[in-house]
Amino acid sequence: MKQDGQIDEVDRRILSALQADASLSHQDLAERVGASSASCWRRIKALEAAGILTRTVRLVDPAQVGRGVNVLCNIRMRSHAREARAAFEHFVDGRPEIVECFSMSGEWDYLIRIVVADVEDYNRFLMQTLLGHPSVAGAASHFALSMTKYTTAIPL
Amino acid sequence: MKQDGQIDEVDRRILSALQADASLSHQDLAERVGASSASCWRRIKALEAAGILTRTVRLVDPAQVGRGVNVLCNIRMRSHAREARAAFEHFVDGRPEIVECFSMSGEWDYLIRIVVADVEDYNRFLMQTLLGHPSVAGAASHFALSMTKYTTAIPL
DNA sequence: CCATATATGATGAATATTCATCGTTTATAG
DNA sequence: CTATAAACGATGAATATTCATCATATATGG
Repeated sequence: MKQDGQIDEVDRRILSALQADASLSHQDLAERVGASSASCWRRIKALEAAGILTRTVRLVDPAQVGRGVNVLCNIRMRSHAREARAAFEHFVDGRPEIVECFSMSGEWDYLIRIVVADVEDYNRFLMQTLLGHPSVAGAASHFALSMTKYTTAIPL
Repeated sequence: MKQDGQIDEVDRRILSALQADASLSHQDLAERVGASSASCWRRIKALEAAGILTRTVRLVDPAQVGRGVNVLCNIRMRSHAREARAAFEHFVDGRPEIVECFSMSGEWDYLIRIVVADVEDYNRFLMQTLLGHPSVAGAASHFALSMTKYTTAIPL
């Protein structure tokens, strides 16, 4: 990465490669992006320092650990006050089965994705956990029949 | 992991730790989960062989690379025939800006998440790319105002 | 065009990781 | 309770990674 903070073609290739497979050695990465391993290493450090390249994570197959069902749920809030929103977002943060949460434009206030074992498991979550939250006025749940694509890679 | 394929408490701790931070050394991991590094290593290999523990990926900050806007889009298909579905799913697979796709129950056929730079960028995607697909009968787009939670970690 | 700043590739030493081996402990079954 | 199978921790050698150093090459601005 150039010191002005702009990423160039080589940076882009490094980011793409590491988004796809972070277990690549610097040696292999270097060959793949057309630079020396020393240069790759320096660029990676710079991209980390700039906050562009963040965490390294290992993925787990949801179905194999009993979390094969995805539910997308639209939520309407009882109030739009700052405190109500903060309370809800804090609640979401603390619930590990909620893996994504978007604050939305339009008729619903939030869209969340929940990973559960089955319909019964979701029923429990909805009735006991989500609808029990004081900020939540209503929710519309939509079950995913299957997940046909899931990637953590941002296009570059 | 026991040879019968069940994961135990130590496996769960290993998976949780690696989902949060795959850059942990086996030494640190061993201390954290309360086992020897040799045992951790054997368990990781077994979890990989079983397909429970999958890829290692590096995450990139979307906003820093000009993909700070999330759009959730419901899609209705022109036909539900196998070929139409396969064609659409193949199309989704080839579009890097579509990062997630769920086949849905209910009134819409698919829900996709798209990462774009801005509204104009999305307009181009919608008009030229998505609505141009022969399988797509209609779409309802919803812009995320913000992403308040995003995790790749499946609860264990 | 030249002077300066910045990025590069090569090198190598210190450190960390991978993985096989071995003797010991723990779980399971008869 | 004992026999067997399985998982365990310790060890260490082969290999790979990390990161500093230095000389060279490439941009940038006056």
